[in-house]
Amino acid sequence: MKQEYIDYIRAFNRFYTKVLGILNKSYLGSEFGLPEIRIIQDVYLHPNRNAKDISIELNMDKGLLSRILKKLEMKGYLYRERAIKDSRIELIRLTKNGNEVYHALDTAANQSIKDIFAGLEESQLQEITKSMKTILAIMAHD
Amino acid sequence: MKQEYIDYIRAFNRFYTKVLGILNKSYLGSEFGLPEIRIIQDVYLHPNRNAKDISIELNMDKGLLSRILKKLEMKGYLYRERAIKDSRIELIRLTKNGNEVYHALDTAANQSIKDIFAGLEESQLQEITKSMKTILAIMAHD
DNA sequence: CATAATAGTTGATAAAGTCAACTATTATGC
DNA sequence: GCATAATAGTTGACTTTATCAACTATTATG
Repeated sequence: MKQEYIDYIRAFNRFYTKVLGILNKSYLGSEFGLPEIRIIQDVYLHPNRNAKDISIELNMDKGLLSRILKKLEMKGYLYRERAIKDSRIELIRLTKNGNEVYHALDTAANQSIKDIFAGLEESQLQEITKSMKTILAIMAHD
Repeated sequence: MKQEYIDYIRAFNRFYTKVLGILNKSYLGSEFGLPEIRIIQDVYLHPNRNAKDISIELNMDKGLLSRILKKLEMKGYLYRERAIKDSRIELIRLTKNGNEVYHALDTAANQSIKDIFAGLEESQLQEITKSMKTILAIMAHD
C-alpha cells in the first residue's frame, strides 16, 4: 500500500476524530453519558440485541456494559427478556420511556449535524454524502 | 437540510466511530494511553505548540492536559521552553527520546492502516482517498 | 495603576475502561 | 449420558480519562 494513501487516510482520521468529538458533545447535559447513548441507539436500531452483540458492536467491555445496562434498567429505560431456547441470553429491549429518550436524543443528534454542516451548499452536501457512501460501501463489505 | 443527508452522515459516523476505535487499539501495550499518543503526535506535527493550542486542537481539558504533559516530561519525552515575549506561555518540544517514540508509534499507526485496508484493490484505495480528500476539503474550509 | 484576561497548575470528584474471577447455562466429544 | 469445554452475563478491584472550580503568575486594557 502506497505511503501516500496512508498519509491521506491518517490526515482524514485526525480531522474526523475532531468532528466526532464535537458531535458527541451535543449530548452534554442530557443525563446520559456517551456509552449510555450509544447503547440506547444500538438497542433501538437492532431489536433482539443481547449484551454480547452490543459489546461487540460498540467495542465495549462486557463488564462495563453489564453495569450500564443495569443502570438503564433501573432507571426504567430498558428491560430484558430471557431467550426461550437459551436461557443464558437476555434480549435487551427499550421500554416506552426508553423509546422516548431515544427520540429525544435522536432529535438532538440531528440538530447537531445540521449545526456542523450549516453554511454548506446543496452541491457540497451532495458531494460529502456521496463520498461517505463510497467509503462506507467499500469498507463495510459485509 | 434534507433528512436524507442527515441520515447518511449519521450512518457514516456510526461506522467510522468503529473504524477509529479499532485503529486506536493499535497502540495497546505501548506504555502510552490514547491521550498521551495524541499529544505526542500533535507536538511532533506542530512545533511551537503550547498547552493551550494542544487543548484546543485535541479538545482536551487543560487540567488533564497539564498532568499528562508533566508525566511525559518526567519520563523524558518532552521539555518546555518559556516563550521570550510572554512568560506565561510554555512551548512544548519533543526530546530526542520523544522523537523516537513518535516514530515508533507512527510506524505502528501506519501498519494498522495497512491492516485495515488490506485486501482492497488499488482502484478502491484511490476511490476512498479521493472521497476523504473531498470531505476534508469541504468541511475544513479554513 | 487598577482591573480584567490569559496560561498553566492543582485538588476533588466522577465517569469510563480494564481485567480476572465467578455463576449459570448450553454445547461437545467420547 | 456424562465429564469437559464453551458461552452469556455479573461482580470486584483497580487504573485511566474526564470534569470542574479554585488558585498562581503573568500580561493586556482602559
